Amino acid sequence: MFKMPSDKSKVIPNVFRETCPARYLLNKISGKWSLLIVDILNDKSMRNGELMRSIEGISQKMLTQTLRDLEEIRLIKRHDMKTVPPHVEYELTDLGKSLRETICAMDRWIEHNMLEIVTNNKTIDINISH
Amino acid sequence: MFKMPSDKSKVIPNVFRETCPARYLLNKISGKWSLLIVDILNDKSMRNGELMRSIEGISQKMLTQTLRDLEEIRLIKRHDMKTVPPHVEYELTDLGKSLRETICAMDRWIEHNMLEIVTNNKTIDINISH
DNA sequence: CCGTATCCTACCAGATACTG
DNA sequence: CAGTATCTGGTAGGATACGG
Repeated sequence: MFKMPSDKSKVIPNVFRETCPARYLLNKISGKWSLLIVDILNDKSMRNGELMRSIEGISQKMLTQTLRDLEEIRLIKRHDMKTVPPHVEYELTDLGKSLRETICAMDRWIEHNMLEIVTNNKTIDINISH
Repeated sequence: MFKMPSDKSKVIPNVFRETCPARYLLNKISGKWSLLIVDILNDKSMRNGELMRSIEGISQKMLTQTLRDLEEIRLIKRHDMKTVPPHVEYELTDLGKSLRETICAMDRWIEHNMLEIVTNNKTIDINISH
């Protein structure tokens, strides 16, 4: 459990220090599904089912769990319309939108360079979990 | 196991598809320690011990394992000087340096915004693994 | 439609000991 | 110095069933 010192200016942000809040956040954000969720949540808000269909391979459990985590660190906002049947929308906060730019840059880099990495590599075995 | 079609132009890069090589690469790169290793490997090359000391909390086992993974996807290069005692240097490939820019952008964003996220949040409990 | 609640398992990753 | 090897517990995450 991290205790924030009363004098916040004393907290030096550094992802390489394991007791730094930045490390905690990095671990949350770099989670297997977090990057994909933040990436796909564009300016539009999305519903649970939409996210399930957009992100191949994610389970309902992991989707909910990751959405809750991202909500906790204030990257997304949950809107419950309180209707029957239920209608819930998820959207990025301003903080989330700001972070999304860096995440998208990474994802697009991977997509752009994947062939160069994979096709020139004789030993690579790509395991598809199903 | 992913099989690359003979006509590479047919492979559409998309991290959201679980059978896409891009997803495989994302999972490797977004691993808990990969981001930190690529971040800290600047233009300078670094030795095993240096990396251990720079990245708090990483174990020798995870360091070696992650370095091997990153070598496999051609983001880093391993230089064994074949001396006694051993001297091994790790450095980013050009591909790695290119990716590093996007990763650093994310890490620096996290460090820059961590106080806003953590201090305004009453419910957050930061668990420091030790 | 949007979840929660269990159960269960594979593998992630720490601890420890050993080596050229 | 730069690793391997082995053991082990914890947990991420899948499968399934149920509920407002």
